[in-house]
Amino acid sequence: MPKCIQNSLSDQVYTMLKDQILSGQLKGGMKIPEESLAEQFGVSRTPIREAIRRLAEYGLVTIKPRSHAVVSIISPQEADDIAKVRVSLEQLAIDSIDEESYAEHVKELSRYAADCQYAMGIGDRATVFEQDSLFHLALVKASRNSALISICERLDAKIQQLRIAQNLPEDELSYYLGQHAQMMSMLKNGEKEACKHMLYEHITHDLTSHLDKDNA
Amino acid sequence: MPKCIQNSLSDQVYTMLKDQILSGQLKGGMKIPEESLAEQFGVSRTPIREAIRRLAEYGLVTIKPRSHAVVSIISPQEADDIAKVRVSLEQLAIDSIDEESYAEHVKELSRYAADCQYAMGIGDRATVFEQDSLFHLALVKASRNSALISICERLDAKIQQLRIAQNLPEDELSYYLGQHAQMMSMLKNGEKEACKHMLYEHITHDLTSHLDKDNA
DNA sequence: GCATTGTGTACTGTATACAATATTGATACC
DNA sequence: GGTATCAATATTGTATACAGTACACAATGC
Repeated sequence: MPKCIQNSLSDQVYTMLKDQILSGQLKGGMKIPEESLAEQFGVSRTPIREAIRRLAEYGLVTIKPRSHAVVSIISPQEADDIAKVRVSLEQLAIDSIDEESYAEHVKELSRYAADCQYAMGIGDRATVFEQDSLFHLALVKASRNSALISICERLDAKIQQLRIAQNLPEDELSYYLGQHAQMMSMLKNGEKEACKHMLYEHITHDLTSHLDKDNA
Repeated sequence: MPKCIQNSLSDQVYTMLKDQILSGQLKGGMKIPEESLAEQFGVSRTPIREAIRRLAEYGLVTIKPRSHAVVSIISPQEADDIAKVRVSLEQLAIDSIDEESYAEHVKELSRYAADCQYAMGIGDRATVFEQDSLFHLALVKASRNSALISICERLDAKIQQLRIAQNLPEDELSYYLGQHAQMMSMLKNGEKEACKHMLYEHITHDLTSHLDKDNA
Protein backbone atom coordinates (compact mmCIF):
# COMPACT_ATOMS: atom_id res chain seq x y z
CA MET A 1 0.00 0.00 0.00
CA PRO A 2 1.52 3.33 -1.03
CA LYS A 3 2.24 6.18 1.32
CA CYS A 4 -0.50 8.76 1.82
CA ILE A 5 0.74 11.93 3.42
CA GLN A 6 -2.41 13.99 3.08
CA ASN A 7 -5.41 13.09 5.11
CA SER A 8 -8.51 13.82 3.09
CA LEU A 9 -9.99 10.72 1.53
CA SER A 10 -9.94 12.48 -1.81
CA ASP A 11 -6.18 12.91 -1.62
CA GLN A 12 -5.62 9.35 -0.51
CA VAL A 13 -7.71 7.93 -3.32
CA TYR A 14 -5.96 10.25 -5.78
CA THR A 15 -2.55 9.07 -4.67
CA MET A 16 -3.51 5.41 -4.80
CA LEU A 17 -5.15 5.63 -8.21
CA LYS A 18 -2.20 7.56 -9.57
CA ASP A 19 0.17 4.90 -8.26
CA GLN A 20 -1.94 2.16 -9.79
CA ILE A 21 -1.84 3.90 -13.16
CA LEU A 22 1.86 4.76 -13.05
CA SER A 23 2.79 1.26 -11.93
CA GLY A 24 0.92 -0.18 -14.88
CA GLN A 25 -1.58 -1.98 -12.68
CA LEU A 26 -4.34 0.04 -14.32
CA LYS A 27 -3.57 -0.09 -18.03
CA GLY A 28 -4.52 2.34 -20.77
CA GLY A 29 -8.09 1.95 -21.94
CA MET A 30 -9.41 0.34 -18.77
CA LYS A 31 -12.76 1.59 -17.50
CA ILE A 32 -12.80 2.97 -13.97
CA PRO A 33 -16.42 3.18 -12.77
CA GLU A 34 -16.89 5.32 -9.67
CA GLU A 35 -19.00 2.84 -7.81
CA SER A 36 -16.68 -0.15 -8.06
CA LEU A 37 -13.73 2.02 -7.02
CA ALA A 38 -15.81 3.28 -4.09
CA GLU A 39 -16.36 -0.30 -2.98
CA GLN A 40 -12.71 -1.20 -3.53
CA PHE A 41 -11.48 1.70 -1.38
CA GLY A 42 -14.30 1.47 1.10
CA VAL A 43 -15.42 5.08 0.68
CA SER A 44 -18.35 6.84 -0.98
CA ARG A 45 -18.39 8.02 -4.58
CA THR A 46 -17.72 11.65 -3.65
CA PRO A 47 -13.97 11.41 -2.94
CA ILE A 48 -13.60 9.00 -5.87
CA ARG A 49 -15.13 11.56 -8.23
CA GLU A 50 -12.79 14.28 -7.01
CA ALA A 51 -9.78 12.03 -7.45
CA ILE A 52 -10.80 11.01 -10.97
CA ARG A 53 -11.36 14.60 -11.96
CA ARG A 54 -7.95 15.58 -10.68
CA LEU A 55 -6.36 12.72 -12.61
CA ALA A 56 -8.19 13.95 -15.69
CA GLU A 57 -6.57 17.38 -15.28
CA TYR A 58 -3.21 15.60 -15.34
CA GLY A 59 -4.19 13.71 -18.47
CA LEU A 60 -3.90 10.33 -16.78
CA VAL A 61 -7.56 9.50 -17.25
CA THR A 62 -10.09 10.60 -19.85
CA ILE A 63 -13.64 11.37 -18.80
CA LYS A 64 -16.41 10.61 -21.27
CA PRO A 65 -19.22 12.90 -20.09
CA ARG A 66 -22.28 11.15 -18.66
CA SER A 67 -20.72 7.84 -19.48
CA HIS A 68 -17.53 6.70 -17.75
CA ALA A 69 -13.86 7.42 -17.24
CA VAL A 70 -11.02 5.38 -18.74
CA VAL A 71 -7.28 5.33 -18.19
CA SER A 72 -5.77 7.45 -20.95
CA ILE A 73 -3.94 5.96 -23.90
CA ILE A 74 -0.79 7.67 -25.15
CA SER A 75 -0.22 7.81 -28.87
CA PRO A 76 3.31 7.75 -30.37
CA GLN A 77 2.63 11.26 -31.68
CA GLU A 78 1.80 12.43 -28.18
CA ALA A 79 5.01 10.89 -26.87
CA ASP A 80 7.03 12.85 -29.45
CA ASP A 81 5.15 16.03 -28.56
CA ILE A 82 5.82 15.58 -24.87
CA ALA A 83 9.51 14.93 -25.54
CA LYS A 84 9.87 18.22 -27.45
CA VAL A 85 8.17 20.19 -24.69
CA ARG A 86 10.27 18.52 -22.05
CA VAL A 87 13.48 19.42 -23.86
CA SER A 88 12.47 23.08 -24.01
CA LEU A 89 11.49 23.22 -20.39
CA GLU A 90 14.54 21.46 -19.01
CA GLN A 91 16.85 23.52 -21.21
CA LEU A 92 15.23 26.58 -19.70
CA ALA A 93 15.88 25.10 -16.27
CA ILE A 94 19.58 24.68 -17.07
CA ASP A 95 19.77 28.27 -18.30
CA SER A 96 18.12 29.47 -15.11
CA ILE A 97 20.42 27.76 -12.64
CA ASP A 98 22.67 30.11 -10.75
CA GLU A 99 26.23 29.31 -11.90
CA GLU A 100 27.62 29.52 -8.39
CA SER A 101 25.43 26.67 -7.24
CA TYR A 102 26.30 24.19 -10.01
CA ALA A 103 28.43 22.02 -7.70
CA GLU A 104 25.77 21.87 -5.03
CA HIS A 105 23.07 20.79 -7.45
CA VAL A 106 25.28 18.26 -9.18
CA LYS A 107 25.82 16.68 -5.80
CA GLU A 108 22.10 16.16 -5.37
CA LEU A 109 21.67 14.96 -8.95
CA SER A 110 24.41 12.40 -8.54
CA ARG A 111 22.50 10.74 -5.72
CA TYR A 112 19.51 10.14 -7.97
CA ALA A 113 21.73 9.02 -10.83
CA ALA A 114 23.43 6.52 -8.55
CA ASP A 115 20.10 5.17 -7.34
CA CYS A 116 19.10 4.74 -10.98
CA GLN A 117 22.20 2.74 -11.76
CA TYR A 118 21.77 0.60 -8.69
CA ALA A 119 18.12 -0.16 -9.48
CA MET A 120 19.13 -0.94 -13.05
CA GLY A 121 21.69 -3.40 -11.73
CA ILE A 122 19.13 -5.39 -9.79
CA GLY A 123 16.57 -5.16 -12.59
CA ASP A 124 14.09 -3.02 -10.67
CA ARG A 125 12.61 -0.97 -13.47
CA ALA A 126 9.98 0.73 -11.32
CA THR A 127 12.68 2.25 -9.14
CA VAL A 128 14.77 3.18 -12.17
CA PHE A 129 11.90 5.21 -13.56
CA GLU A 130 11.06 6.72 -10.21
CA GLN A 131 14.63 7.85 -9.53
CA ASP A 132 15.06 9.07 -13.09
CA SER A 133 11.99 11.25 -12.61
CA LEU A 134 13.49 12.60 -9.41
CA PHE A 135 16.73 13.34 -11.25
CA HIS A 136 14.97 15.41 -13.88
CA LEU A 137 12.72 17.11 -11.35
CA ALA A 138 15.73 18.05 -9.25
CA LEU A 139 17.28 19.64 -12.31
CA VAL A 140 14.08 21.62 -12.83
CA LYS A 141 13.82 22.64 -9.18
CA ALA A 142 17.35 24.00 -9.31
CA SER A 143 15.97 26.72 -11.57
CA ARG A 144 13.91 28.08 -8.68
CA ASN A 145 11.25 29.00 -11.24
CA SER A 146 7.96 28.08 -9.58
CA ALA A 147 5.91 28.14 -12.78
CA LEU A 148 8.44 25.92 -14.52
CA ILE A 149 8.52 23.52 -11.59
CA SER A 150 4.77 23.18 -11.43
CA ILE A 151 4.45 22.53 -15.16
CA CYS A 152 7.21 19.92 -15.10
CA GLU A 153 5.74 18.14 -12.09
CA ARG A 154 2.45 17.96 -13.93
CA LEU A 155 4.12 16.70 -17.10
CA ASP A 156 6.08 14.14 -15.13
CA ALA A 157 2.96 12.12 -14.37
CA LYS A 158 2.32 11.76 -18.07
CA ILE A 159 5.95 10.89 -18.72
CA GLN A 160 5.90 8.13 -16.12
CA GLN A 161 2.78 6.70 -17.70
CA LEU A 162 4.54 6.79 -21.05
CA ARG A 163 7.57 5.00 -19.61
CA ILE A 164 5.47 2.11 -18.40
CA ALA A 165 3.73 1.82 -21.74
CA GLN A 166 6.80 1.96 -23.96
CA ASN A 167 8.80 -0.87 -22.35
CA LEU A 168 12.22 0.31 -23.47
CA PRO A 169 14.76 -2.48 -24.25
CA GLU A 170 17.32 -3.03 -21.52
CA ASP A 171 20.39 -2.00 -23.53
CA GLU A 172 18.80 1.28 -24.56
CA LEU A 173 17.67 2.07 -21.06
CA SER A 174 21.17 1.36 -19.82
CA TYR A 175 22.74 3.62 -22.44
CA TYR A 176 20.23 6.27 -21.56
CA LEU A 177 21.11 6.18 -17.87
CA GLY A 178 24.79 6.60 -18.68
CA GLN A 179 24.04 10.03 -20.10
CA HIS A 180 23.15 11.31 -16.64
CA ALA A 181 26.80 11.22 -15.60
CA GLN A 182 27.88 13.01 -18.77
CA MET A 183 25.37 15.79 -18.25
CA MET A 184 26.40 16.26 -14.66
CA SER A 185 30.05 16.55 -15.56
CA MET A 186 29.25 19.12 -18.24
CA LEU A 187 27.18 21.11 -15.79
CA LYS A 188 29.91 21.03 -13.15
CA ASN A 189 32.40 22.38 -15.71
CA GLY A 190 30.02 25.18 -16.69
CA GLU A 191 29.57 23.76 -20.19
CA LYS A 192 25.98 24.83 -20.31
CA GLU A 193 25.41 24.62 -24.05
CA ALA A 194 26.94 21.17 -24.30
CA CYS A 195 24.81 20.03 -21.42
CA LYS A 196 21.67 21.37 -23.10
CA HIS A 197 22.51 19.57 -26.29
CA MET A 198 23.15 16.31 -24.47
CA LEU A 199 19.82 16.78 -22.70
CA TYR A 200 18.15 17.03 -26.09
CA GLU A 201 19.69 13.73 -27.19
CA HIS A 202 18.88 12.18 -23.85
CA ILE A 203 15.20 13.02 -23.78
CA THR A 204 14.53 12.54 -27.46
CA HIS A 205 16.14 9.13 -27.44
CA ASP A 206 14.33 8.10 -24.29
CA LEU A 207 10.80 9.19 -24.95
CA THR A 208 10.36 8.90 -28.69
CA SER A 209 9.15 5.75 -30.45
CA HIS A 210 9.10 2.30 -28.77
CA LEU A 211 5.43 2.64 -27.99
CA ASP A 212 2.90 -0.17 -28.27
CA LYS A 213 -0.14 0.50 -30.34
CA ASP A 214 -2.54 0.72 -27.45
CA ASN A 215 -0.63 0.85 -24.16
CA ALA A 216 -2.06 -2.56 -23.23
CA MET B 1 -23.80 36.45 -18.93
CA PRO B 2 -21.01 34.51 -20.61
CA LYS B 3 -21.54 31.78 -23.11
CA CYS B 4 -21.68 28.22 -21.80
CA ILE B 5 -21.12 25.61 -24.46
CA GLN B 6 -21.01 22.60 -22.19
CA ASN B 7 -24.14 21.55 -20.43
CA SER B 8 -23.20 20.12 -17.06
CA LEU B 9 -23.76 22.53 -14.20
CA SER B 10 -20.18 21.97 -13.13
CA ASP B 11 -18.90 23.22 -16.46
CA GLN B 12 -21.20 26.20 -16.48
CA VAL B 13 -20.19 27.26 -12.99
CA TYR B 14 -16.54 26.73 -13.90
CA THR B 15 -16.84 28.96 -16.94
CA MET B 16 -18.68 31.69 -15.06
CA LEU B 17 -16.29 31.71 -12.11
CA LYS B 18 -13.31 31.74 -14.46
CA ASP B 19 -14.79 34.71 -16.32
CA GLN B 20 -15.43 36.53 -13.06
CA ILE B 21 -11.83 36.03 -12.00
CA LEU B 22 -10.32 36.90 -15.38
CA SER B 23 -12.48 39.99 -15.71
CA GLY B 24 -11.29 41.20 -12.34
CA GLN B 25 -14.75 41.02 -10.82
CA LEU B 26 -13.41 38.51 -8.29
CA LYS B 27 -10.12 39.99 -7.13
CA GLY B 28 -7.06 38.27 -5.71
CA GLY B 29 -7.46 37.31 -2.07
CA MET B 30 -11.25 37.23 -2.03
CA LYS B 31 -12.87 34.32 -0.22
CA ILE B 32 -15.22 32.14 -2.25
CA PRO B 33 -17.34 30.04 0.12
CA GLU B 34 -19.11 27.15 -1.57
CA GLU B 35 -22.50 27.78 -0.02
CA SER B 36 -22.83 31.43 -1.00
CA LEU B 37 -21.76 30.61 -4.57
CA ALA B 38 -24.31 27.81 -4.59
CA GLU B 39 -27.02 30.30 -3.67
CA GLN B 40 -25.76 32.84 -6.19
CA PHE B 41 -25.83 30.33 -9.04
CA GLY B 42 -28.95 28.54 -7.80
CA VAL B 43 -27.35 25.09 -7.70
CA SER B 44 -26.16 22.74 -4.98
CA ARG B 45 -22.66 22.72 -3.54
CA THR B 46 -21.60 19.68 -5.56
CA PRO B 47 -21.05 21.38 -8.95
CA ILE B 48 -19.57 24.40 -7.17
CA ARG B 49 -16.98 22.21 -5.49
CA GLU B 50 -16.01 20.60 -8.76
CA ALA B 51 -15.63 23.97 -10.43
CA ILE B 52 -13.49 25.36 -7.61
CA ARG B 53 -11.26 22.32 -7.67
CA ARG B 54 -10.75 22.67 -11.39
CA LEU B 55 -9.89 26.33 -10.99
CA ALA B 56 -7.39 25.32 -8.31
CA GLU B 57 -5.68 23.01 -10.81
CA TYR B 58 -5.29 26.01 -13.10
CA GLY B 59 -3.85 28.06 -10.25
CA LEU B 60 -6.65 30.60 -10.36
CA VAL B 61 -7.85 29.82 -6.85
CA THR B 62 -6.04 28.46 -3.82
CA ILE B 63 -7.74 25.95 -1.56
CA LYS B 64 -6.93 26.02 2.13
CA PRO B 65 -7.88 22.51 3.23
CA ARG B 66 -10.85 22.25 5.56
CA SER B 67 -11.08 26.00 5.61
CA HIS B 68 -11.94 27.93 2.46
CA ALA B 69 -10.86 28.80 -1.04
CA VAL B 70 -9.56 32.20 -2.13
CA VAL B 71 -8.81 33.77 -5.48
CA SER B 72 -5.07 33.39 -6.00
CA ILE B 73 -2.68 36.29 -5.70
CA ILE B 74 0.17 36.57 -8.19
CA SER B 75 3.53 37.74 -6.92
CA PRO B 76 5.92 39.76 -9.12
CA GLN B 77 8.34 36.83 -8.90
CA GLU B 78 5.67 34.49 -10.22
CA ALA B 79 4.98 36.89 -13.09
CA ASP B 80 8.65 36.81 -14.07
CA ASP B 81 8.69 33.03 -13.81
CA ILE B 82 5.65 32.69 -16.03
CA ALA B 83 7.15 35.06 -18.59
CA LYS B 84 10.30 32.95 -18.88
CA VAL B 85 8.33 29.75 -19.35
CA ARG B 86 6.08 31.37 -21.90
CA VAL B 87 9.04 32.54 -23.95
CA SER B 88 10.47 29.02 -24.07
CA LEU B 89 7.18 27.44 -25.01
CA GLU B 90 6.28 29.91 -27.74
CA GLN B 91 9.77 29.79 -29.17
CA LEU B 92 9.35 26.04 -29.40
CA ALA B 93 6.05 26.66 -31.17
CA ILE B 94 7.75 28.87 -33.75
CA ASP B 95 10.44 26.25 -34.30
CA SER B 96 7.76 23.60 -34.80
CA ILE B 97 5.72 25.40 -37.41
CA ASP B 98 5.94 23.88 -40.84
CA GLU B 99 7.72 26.44 -43.02
CA GLU B 100 5.38 25.91 -45.93
CA SER B 101 2.41 27.05 -43.88
CA TYR B 102 3.90 30.31 -42.57
CA ALA B 103 1.74 32.48 -44.84
CA GLU B 104 -1.45 30.68 -43.89
CA HIS B 105 -0.81 31.07 -40.18
CA VAL B 106 0.25 34.68 -40.48
CA LYS B 107 -3.09 35.34 -42.12
CA GLU B 108 -4.91 34.01 -39.08
CA LEU B 109 -2.61 35.82 -36.68
CA SER B 110 -3.17 39.12 -38.45
CA ARG B 111 -6.89 38.90 -37.76
CA TYR B 112 -6.29 38.72 -34.01
CA ALA B 113 -3.67 41.45 -34.18
CA ALA B 114 -6.11 43.70 -36.02
CA ASP B 115 -8.83 43.04 -33.44
CA CYS B 116 -6.33 43.95 -30.74
CA GLN B 117 -5.54 47.25 -32.40
CA TYR B 118 -9.19 48.05 -32.93
CA ALA B 119 -10.09 47.29 -29.30
CA MET B 120 -7.14 49.42 -28.19
CA GLY B 121 -8.47 52.26 -30.31
CA ILE B 122 -11.81 52.30 -28.55
CA GLY B 123 -10.22 51.73 -25.14
CA ASP B 124 -11.68 48.27 -24.59
CA ARG B 125 -8.92 46.64 -22.57
CA ALA B 126 -10.86 43.44 -21.86
CA THR B 127 -11.09 42.73 -25.59
CA VAL B 128 -7.46 43.71 -26.14
CA PHE B 129 -6.35 41.08 -23.63
CA GLU B 130 -8.75 38.50 -24.97
CA GLN B 131 -7.62 38.92 -28.58
CA ASP B 132 -3.98 39.07 -27.57
CA SER B 133 -4.43 35.71 -25.85
CA LEU B 134 -6.00 34.34 -29.00
CA PHE B 135 -3.05 35.66 -31.02
CA HIS B 136 -0.55 33.84 -28.87
CA LEU B 137 -2.64 30.69 -28.68
CA ALA B 138 -2.97 30.65 -32.47
CA LEU B 139 0.80 30.82 -32.72
CA VAL B 140 1.05 27.85 -30.36
CA LYS B 141 -1.62 25.88 -32.17
CA ALA B 142 0.25 26.31 -35.43
CA SER B 143 2.89 24.02 -33.95
CA ARG B 144 0.42 21.12 -34.00
CA ASN B 145 2.06 19.88 -30.80
CA SER B 146 -0.82 18.75 -28.61
CA ALA B 147 1.18 18.67 -25.38
CA LEU B 148 2.48 22.16 -26.04
CA ILE B 149 -0.98 23.44 -26.84
CA SER B 150 -2.52 22.01 -23.71
CA ILE B 151 0.19 23.47 -21.47
CA CYS B 152 -0.10 26.89 -23.08
CA GLU B 153 -3.87 26.93 -22.80
CA ARG B 154 -3.52 26.13 -19.13
CA LEU B 155 -0.89 28.82 -18.65
CA ASP B 156 -3.02 31.33 -20.52
CA ALA B 157 -5.58 31.46 -17.72
CA LYS B 158 -2.87 32.51 -15.30
CA ILE B 159 -1.52 35.04 -17.78
CA GLN B 160 -4.91 36.64 -18.23
CA GLN B 161 -5.28 36.93 -14.47
CA LEU B 162 -1.86 38.56 -14.35
CA ARG B 163 -2.84 41.03 -17.05
CA ILE B 164 -5.85 42.24 -15.11
CA ALA B 165 -3.78 42.64 -11.96
CA GLN B 166 -0.86 44.51 -13.52
CA ASN B 167 -2.78 47.35 -15.16
CA LEU B 168 -0.17 48.17 -17.80
CA PRO B 169 0.07 51.88 -18.76
CA GLU B 170 -1.60 52.74 -22.06
CA ASP B 171 1.55 53.77 -23.93
CA GLU B 172 3.35 50.56 -23.02
CA LEU B 173 0.40 48.42 -23.98
CA SER B 174 0.21 50.21 -27.29
CA TYR B 175 3.94 49.72 -27.96
CA TYR B 176 3.55 46.11 -27.04
CA LEU B 177 0.72 45.55 -29.50
CA GLY B 178 2.82 47.04 -32.28
CA GLN B 179 5.26 44.15 -31.95
CA HIS B 180 2.64 41.74 -33.22
CA ALA B 181 2.96 43.14 -36.73
CA GLN B 182 6.74 42.98 -36.61
CA MET B 183 6.71 39.36 -35.53
CA MET B 184 4.28 38.42 -38.26
CA SER B 185 6.37 40.05 -40.94
CA MET B 186 9.48 38.22 -39.70
CA LEU B 187 7.63 34.94 -39.70
CA LYS B 188 6.30 35.51 -43.21
CA ASN B 189 9.85 36.16 -44.43
CA GLY B 190 11.11 33.01 -42.78
CA GLU B 191 13.28 34.97 -40.31
CA LYS B 192 12.65 32.49 -37.57
CA GLU B 193 15.48 33.46 -35.24
CA ALA B 194 14.66 37.15 -35.43
CA CYS B 195 11.06 36.36 -34.72
CA LYS B 196 12.00 34.30 -31.69
CA HIS B 197 14.13 37.10 -30.35
CA MET B 198 11.38 39.64 -30.84
CA LEU B 199 9.01 37.29 -29.06
CA TYR B 200 11.39 37.27 -26.12
CA GLU B 201 11.34 41.06 -25.94
CA HIS B 202 7.62 41.09 -26.46
CA ILE B 203 6.71 38.73 -23.64
CA THR B 204 9.34 39.87 -21.19
CA HIS B 205 8.34 43.48 -21.59
CA ASP B 206 4.67 42.71 -21.31
CA LEU B 207 4.51 40.38 -18.35
CA THR B 208 7.35 41.48 -16.12
CA SER B 209 7.00 44.14 -13.40
CA HIS B 210 4.08 46.58 -13.17
CA LEU B 211 2.37 44.43 -10.60
CA ASP B 212 0.49 45.80 -7.59
CA LYS B 213 1.52 44.46 -4.23
CA ASP B 214 -1.61 42.38 -3.70
CA ASN B 215 -3.62 42.18 -6.90
CA ALA B 216 -6.33 44.31 -5.25
C1' DG C 1 -28.13 -11.43 -42.96
C1' DC C 2 -28.19 -6.41 -41.83
C1' DA C 3 -30.03 -2.17 -40.24
C1' DT C 4 -33.24 -0.10 -36.88
C1' DT C 5 -35.85 0.50 -33.06
C1' DG C 6 -37.01 -0.29 -28.32
C1' DT C 7 -36.17 -1.63 -23.60
C1' DG C 8 -33.47 -2.52 -19.50
C1' DT C 9 -29.35 -1.71 -17.06
C1' DA C 10 -25.35 0.74 -15.56
C1' DC C 11 -23.41 4.75 -14.64
C1' DT C 12 -22.97 9.54 -14.08
C1' DG C 13 -24.72 14.28 -12.46
C1' DT C 14 -26.79 16.75 -8.83
C1' DA C 15 -29.13 17.54 -4.45
C1' DT C 16 -29.30 16.99 0.30
C1' DA C 17 -27.95 15.56 5.00
C1' DC C 18 -24.73 14.95 8.44
C1' DA C 19 -20.11 14.83 10.64
C1' DA C 20 -15.82 17.01 11.54
C1' DT C 21 -12.82 20.84 11.68
C1' DA C 22 -11.28 25.77 11.40
C1' DT C 23 -12.47 30.43 12.58
C1' DT C 24 -14.43 34.08 15.22
C1' DG C 25 -15.69 36.56 19.16
C1' DA C 26 -16.40 36.79 23.92
C1' DT C 27 -14.73 36.02 28.40
C1' DA C 28 -11.38 35.35 31.92
C1' DC C 29 -6.82 36.02 33.45
C1' DC C 30 -2.23 38.11 33.93
C1' DG D 1 -4.12 46.70 27.83
C1' DG D 2 -2.77 42.44 26.05
C1' DT D 3 -2.98 37.38 25.89
C1' DA D 4 -4.96 32.86 26.51
C1' DT D 5 -9.06 29.92 26.70
C1' DC D 6 -13.38 28.32 25.35
C1' DA D 7 -17.87 28.22 23.21
C1' DA D 8 -20.64 29.31 19.13
C1' DT D 9 -20.62 29.53 14.33
C1' DA D 10 -19.33 28.96 9.68
C1' DT D 11 -17.57 26.08 6.33
C1' DT D 12 -15.65 22.15 4.49
C1' DG D 13 -15.46 16.86 3.80
C1' DT D 14 -18.07 12.79 3.09
C1' DA D 15 -22.10 9.81 2.62
C1' DT D 16 -26.33 8.85 0.57
C1' DA D 17 -30.39 9.30 -2.45
C1' DC D 18 -32.49 10.13 -6.64
C1' DA D 19 -32.98 11.71 -11.41
C1' DG D 20 -31.42 11.50 -15.99
C1' DT D 21 -28.57 9.96 -19.68
C1' DA D 22 -25.78 6.68 -22.45
C1' DC D 23 -24.92 2.04 -23.74
C1' DA D 24 -25.70 -2.90 -24.69
C1' DC D 25 -28.51 -6.15 -26.33
C1' DA D 26 -32.66 -8.17 -27.87
C1' DA D 27 -36.57 -7.81 -30.97
C1' DT D 28 -38.47 -6.37 -35.24
C1' DG D 29 -38.64 -5.19 -40.08
C1' DC D 30 -36.43 -5.19 -44.59
